[in-house]
Amino acid sequence: MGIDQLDGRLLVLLAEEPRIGVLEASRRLGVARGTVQARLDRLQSNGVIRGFGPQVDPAALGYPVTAFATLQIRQGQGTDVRVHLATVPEVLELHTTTGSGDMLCRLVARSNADLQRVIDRVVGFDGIVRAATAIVMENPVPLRIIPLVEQAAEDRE
Amino acid sequence: MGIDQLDGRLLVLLAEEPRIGVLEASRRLGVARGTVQARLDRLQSNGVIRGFGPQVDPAALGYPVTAFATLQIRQGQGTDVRVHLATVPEVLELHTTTGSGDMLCRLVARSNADLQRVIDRVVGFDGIVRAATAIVMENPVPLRIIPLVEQAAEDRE
DNA sequence: TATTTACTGGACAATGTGCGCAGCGACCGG
DNA sequence: CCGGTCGCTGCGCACATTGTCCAGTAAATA
Repeated sequence: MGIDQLDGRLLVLLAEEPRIGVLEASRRLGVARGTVQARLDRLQSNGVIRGFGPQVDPAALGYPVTAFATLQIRQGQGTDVRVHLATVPEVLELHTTTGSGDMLCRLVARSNADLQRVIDRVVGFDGIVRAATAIVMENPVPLRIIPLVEQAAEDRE
Repeated sequence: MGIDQLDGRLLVLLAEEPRIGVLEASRRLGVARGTVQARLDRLQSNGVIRGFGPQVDPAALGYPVTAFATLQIRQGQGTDVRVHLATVPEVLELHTTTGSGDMLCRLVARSNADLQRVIDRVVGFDGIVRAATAIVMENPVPLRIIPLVEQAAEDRE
């Protein structure tokens, strides 16, 4: 496990210009095409690259409001809550965290008013004892991975 | 703004099988290739599709521990804190939220012990008054967008 | 009605892909 | 020291896909 510098450069290159093909990538990296192909295959079967799905912006879909909700779950209801939240499209992500029966989820909504509807739907469920919501105002660091990739590559392996 | 059903089906298709090209997508969707190309171009210039970068799994990179930290920022230090956190590779994401001077950030680390180092680096900065960290134990709903896309498509427009 | 827009179906040259192969240097166990 | 394995190179070929045009058509709009 871990990636070497060539892997790192490849990942950065793909992140910057996702549309380039294997051939072009091999030119940019100064290695043979077969090498890039082999690296890509390995990174994918490794699980380092989970996929190349389109990155969709919820705001452009009409959901400009993002919030994080901390949920407190009644003992033993964890599974039910998970299933429930999975059925709510506006729940983009759900984590269980330290703190007995605590969960954290990312929500989006069409507006602040709509957020109320989403929250009602989220917490309108028996297993949820309490919910604290923080609305996102700014996103100074959008979800990123490149700096980490570079660090992982520098750490050799 | 908004997407119609064809856009929605296209996005779902791309999310499920990212490697298919425009031609194959047009076959699956039962429309002409030019249509798919036009839709794709529009979705990208719309900003609905931000890109097709590789989705990298931090765990596979050697960072299996994820945590969320709630930070309380000293008045007027917001900008400095942002800049500081942006320099930490383990900070994958940073939001400012409601609550004066509050921020929420997503962290990763090589281990629980390593998380301590990361947190120290994050909070070892003047502008940060207090930090509360929640370690992620499970991720029942990984970051997803498809259900939302489907809902947005059903809402027509 | 005239016009615009979006989609279709087809064509073309240029490019990229999947695939296989031989050669080469590095590394490793015997 | 030898033989085997591994990763990378450089090459070639057949095939599929892309980018880019075009003309015709149906639906929406002015």
